Amino acid sequence: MNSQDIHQIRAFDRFYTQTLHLTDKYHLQTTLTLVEARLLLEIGENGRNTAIQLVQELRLDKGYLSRLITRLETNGLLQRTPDKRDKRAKVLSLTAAGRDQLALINRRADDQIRRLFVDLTPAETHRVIAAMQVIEGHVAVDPQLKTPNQQ
Amino acid sequence: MNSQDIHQIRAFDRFYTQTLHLTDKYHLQTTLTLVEARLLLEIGENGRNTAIQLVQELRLDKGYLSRLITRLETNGLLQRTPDKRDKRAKVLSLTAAGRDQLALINRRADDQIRRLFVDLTPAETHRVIAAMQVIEGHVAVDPQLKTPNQQ
DNA sequence: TAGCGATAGTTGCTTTTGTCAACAATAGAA
DNA sequence: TTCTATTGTTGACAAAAGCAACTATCGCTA
Repeated sequence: MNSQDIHQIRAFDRFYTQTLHLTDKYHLQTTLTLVEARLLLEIGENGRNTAIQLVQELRLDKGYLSRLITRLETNGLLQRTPDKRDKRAKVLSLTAAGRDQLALINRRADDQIRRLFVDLTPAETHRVIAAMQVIEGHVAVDPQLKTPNQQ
Repeated sequence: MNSQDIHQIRAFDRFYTQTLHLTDKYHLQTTLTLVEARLLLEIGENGRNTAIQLVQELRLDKGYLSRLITRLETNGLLQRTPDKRDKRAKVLSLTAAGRDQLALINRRADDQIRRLFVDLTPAETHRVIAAMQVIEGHVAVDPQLKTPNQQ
């Protein structure tokens, strides 16, 4: 891999961070912070989660996460129920209000994408999607990056 | 654009944030924080900058930036020289130590990419790069997202 | 089954990052 | 010259994130 290749990849990264990088905007026009929105997303999609799973998936510090969960619970968006099998753990799930909030976030995220692609023809759009799949198909997770801050 | 398309784009965004998203790691194994590293990058690449330009490019609060600059100057990585044409402004530039630090950061960022691509054949690598260029070529900046926080 | 290291989660404390408002100095235009 | 806008600094503060110590429980093993 030559330095020209690397240069182009870094250019793409800058581009991506600036223009796409949609996850950074989930929370816009809601009362949630970005991480709270990501949390809701994760819990909502995966159904039943335990804090430690979220620590791994979202790469958050567990102390930080614990407080985030408390906040969302206080705001009535999720609930902790004791895990029958493991008395240390608590199962997290969305309340009705949490599901509403999540639905709103999803709508906004979808809208954002539509706006981003609004000027493309269907053919162009599909070329972009195909390109994304090429990238996803080839580049694997760097294990060194996977080891983060769950302590 | 149908919901299947949107789904795939959002899947790519999750993938990208998790596995690539290289910019978040610039500073690793240096004494710099992430923002400081981004500052160094920006000043280093653009040559001569003034604080207000950085406020726009990095979307930082000007008070916050002013302190960051002071810190980097204290650490001997950059210098402020008065602008001849505008006595309010100060031109920022890297010192020799700053350039060294920047070179180190660049090496680390490059290494990160090499590790990420190490299992790909040259042909695969170039397919990925080509795919990146397809995306860059088609998707334009959403002006709504460009509005930042310089007060 | 008692003991022990590992794990899930909480809490206190610190650092990093970011925000807001007030201010001084200069610029640029009326 | 005077008025408004711009550049940068400073103080005060708040939010986000990370680190370490701790409790309770788990699950293995001697």
